[in-house]
Amino acid sequence: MSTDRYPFREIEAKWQRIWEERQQFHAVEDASRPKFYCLEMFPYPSGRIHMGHVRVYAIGDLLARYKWMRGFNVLHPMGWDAFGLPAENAAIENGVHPAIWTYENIDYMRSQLKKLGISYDWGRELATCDPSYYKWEQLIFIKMLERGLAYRRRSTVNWCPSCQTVLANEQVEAGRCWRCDSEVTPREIEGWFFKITAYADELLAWCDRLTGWPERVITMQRNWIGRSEGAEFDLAVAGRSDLAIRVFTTRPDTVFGMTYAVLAPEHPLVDRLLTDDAERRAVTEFRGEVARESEIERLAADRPKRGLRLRAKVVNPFSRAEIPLFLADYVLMGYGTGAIMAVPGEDQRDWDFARQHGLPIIETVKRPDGWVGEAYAGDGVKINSGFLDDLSVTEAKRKAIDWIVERGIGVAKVNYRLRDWGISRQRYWGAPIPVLYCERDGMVPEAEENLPVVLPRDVQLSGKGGSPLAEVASFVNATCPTCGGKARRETDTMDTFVESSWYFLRYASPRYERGMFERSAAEYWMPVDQYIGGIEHAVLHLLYARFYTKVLRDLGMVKVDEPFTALLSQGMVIKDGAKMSKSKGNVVDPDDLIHTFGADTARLFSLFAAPPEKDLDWNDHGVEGASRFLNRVWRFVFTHLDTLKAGAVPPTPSTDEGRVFRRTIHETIKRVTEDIERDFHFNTAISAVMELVNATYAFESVSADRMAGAERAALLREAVEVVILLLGPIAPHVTEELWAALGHAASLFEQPWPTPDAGALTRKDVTLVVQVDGKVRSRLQVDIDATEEHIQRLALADDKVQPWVRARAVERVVVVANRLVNIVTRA
RNA sequence: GCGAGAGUGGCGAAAUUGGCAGACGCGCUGGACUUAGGAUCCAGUGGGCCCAAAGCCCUUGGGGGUUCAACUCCCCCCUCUCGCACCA
Repeated sequence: MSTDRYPFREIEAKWQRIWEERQQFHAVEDASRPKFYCLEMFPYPSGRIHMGHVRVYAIGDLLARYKWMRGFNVLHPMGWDAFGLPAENAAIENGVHPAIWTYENIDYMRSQLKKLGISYDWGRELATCDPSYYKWEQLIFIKMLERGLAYRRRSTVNWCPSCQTVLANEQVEAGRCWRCDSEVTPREIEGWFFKITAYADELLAWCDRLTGWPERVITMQRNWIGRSEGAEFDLAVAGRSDLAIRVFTTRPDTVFGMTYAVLAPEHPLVDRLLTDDAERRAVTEFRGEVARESEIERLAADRPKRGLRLRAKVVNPFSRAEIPLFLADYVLMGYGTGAIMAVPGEDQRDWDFARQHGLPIIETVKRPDGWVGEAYAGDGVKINSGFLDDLSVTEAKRKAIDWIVERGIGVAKVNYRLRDWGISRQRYWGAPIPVLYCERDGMVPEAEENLPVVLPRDVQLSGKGGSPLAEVASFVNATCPTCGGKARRETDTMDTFVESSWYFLRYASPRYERGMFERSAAEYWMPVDQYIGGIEHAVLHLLYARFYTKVLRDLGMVKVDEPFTALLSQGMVIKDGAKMSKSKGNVVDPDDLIHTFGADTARLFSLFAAPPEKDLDWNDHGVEGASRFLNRVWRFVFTHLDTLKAGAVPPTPSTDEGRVFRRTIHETIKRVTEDIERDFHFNTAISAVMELVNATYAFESVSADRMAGAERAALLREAVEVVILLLGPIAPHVTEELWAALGHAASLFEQPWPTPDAGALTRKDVTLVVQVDGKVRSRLQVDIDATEEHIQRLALADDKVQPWVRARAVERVVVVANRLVNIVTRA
């Protein structure tokens, strides 16, 4: 391990202290300057920060400091997503109250973030478990309740047996709990929902306009919302004028191919269709079999489909044919109407089922020539379809819907995969849902003046057996705000994703006491210009926050339609081919890293090792390399300090060497700026600075006796200052120190970002590559304004080119300005 | 199955969007300085032919194609990662 390192510990502590004393990153609304709201997803206070945090915050800080130097009024806040199950679990295990556990973790993690030297406005810090925060969430809940955007209903929900709580659909991954990985089971329960489906269309439509978002996140959201257009209509039950079965289809053009229909096993109409006890028993048994299939089993799409034929038949409204009716496990009660028309000719699932049960298959779309396969889902001409024959699929869909509507048996219909957001959690450490149940008035919201409904402190946490709040008599027994009589409080708490759906708004005025946020401040800062966080929130937090923002907009509270203009999804930090985790033993602790190498090195390596959206492969040797580079910059400044301090304003160099070096300096400015602005290519921005440092060392060693001392000193100074400025947002402590060492009194971050000097970038001549038949044979130095004919002549006459063209006929010569010449020959 | 993305040296990665493949860094090899160095500096480092150099040939998952020119565009195939998963 190296011993010769610059004194990063003193320097980092020193500048962190100075920034804090100067309140350098304190943000104030200022209409005269363009604003830039830079936000990294706030952390859950789990105990300690990990390398993934270091990576996100290094990215965010780079952008924030860069924008500062570009003259923006930057808001860069930090807070804590402080409610959640781990605090409660820790409490059960260790007997510490969740509040104490949470606040201790916050204190420790805050100190870690401060040691990283991130440019946060700590004056805006917030924690979502503070009643002064969740008070406003409760107020909005009541407003949502008034508008029917929050409602209570009994339904089958995802139950995590280990977390002992309900989960939203978005929080179930492949049938397992997103947090603890337990298998989720269905459970019929009463709970609260947010009506996110009311915004399905708008959430989807805006996907096209979120041009600053990564395509893959947009795609995931689109798929999650899952819009499908089609029709809904009734199937008459043969011989039963009192009953009809409503089905949904995206392919109304295929109704003539419907050879049977299917109900979900738990469909409410089933019981009314049964003819006798034998059939009733068969259905009960069938339902039992389906229920025993675990969620995981259900995920295997290729397993055989289970079905039970009922005695009742239905009528195909187009062909008037009586067709069989089934219960089958491949039809889900939760989507559409819980019943389908089956079209084996054009749907593979129906095809599979039809073959298993020996049902007829009618093709209603002409197959393309040479097509081999089973169900055909493609485009084509309609056949075997009565009045739809010879139409295209698209035309037939339209005509079929018209037909259905005219006869009053159905309507055109759009369905979404998106479900309403279940927000009830049967746990303690969350924001109380502000409603009461009164013996006289029923369910009533808490009065606004009684908010916040504070989470009681004294509670028994066992981790099982329902909501812990139900056991706290002083909480449960309350007064009805309407009649003043006895009422019982709701004991469910809100999903913690509710808090994170609006924290970015609270940062605009975090101490505001008269509302969720101060309108003028929110209008000034919103939307977030750059949001940065992990891909794991592609459809969780990011969808909820979009929804909540639209709700607040419709409540007249904010003006923006969308919360985040641009999104950067950074990759994971992995080591030895796997995500860092305690069980794998491949964890790098940020504390150790900062102690051994310093925050600047940790940040530099995080930004250099990979572009931000890719996974970052942690490499201890690579960290040493980053440290080595900062030392190299440090050493250059201090070994040449006298020369550098003597350097005056850079002149137009009088020598070629000087001109080339100065061009390198200014090209570096251009490259680094473009890399940051255009694509967040921080890794190549850093490599460009490394190249400039290498060039500076080289220039220093060769220029001493070849040029006037003053000119040399000026050029070296310009180079070093550019290196420091460009590196500032990446490694802020060491660069502040070097900047001061060069005699500057003001902070580096009050300097404007450098701009390339157009004069320094111009070149007199250029090196062209000369190819013969696409192979590089020579190089040519020509004047920048040389004519094409001149270049051709030079290229053909070139010594190294001659042997390749002598025996062959030159067919043509391609000249690409400033790049290359390609001589094309024929044998 | 559907959707998205990726495949380049020993490793992390670059390539101005069709124009010198492998910048920068790690690792490795050799040298310098040094009591010593795992510090620092200098040089080399895709593969092959060659004692060596000059030089030549090959090389971006595989196969075709378009083009003066392909990591980049088009078609087919293979592999991997991620997301959704019987959504009618």
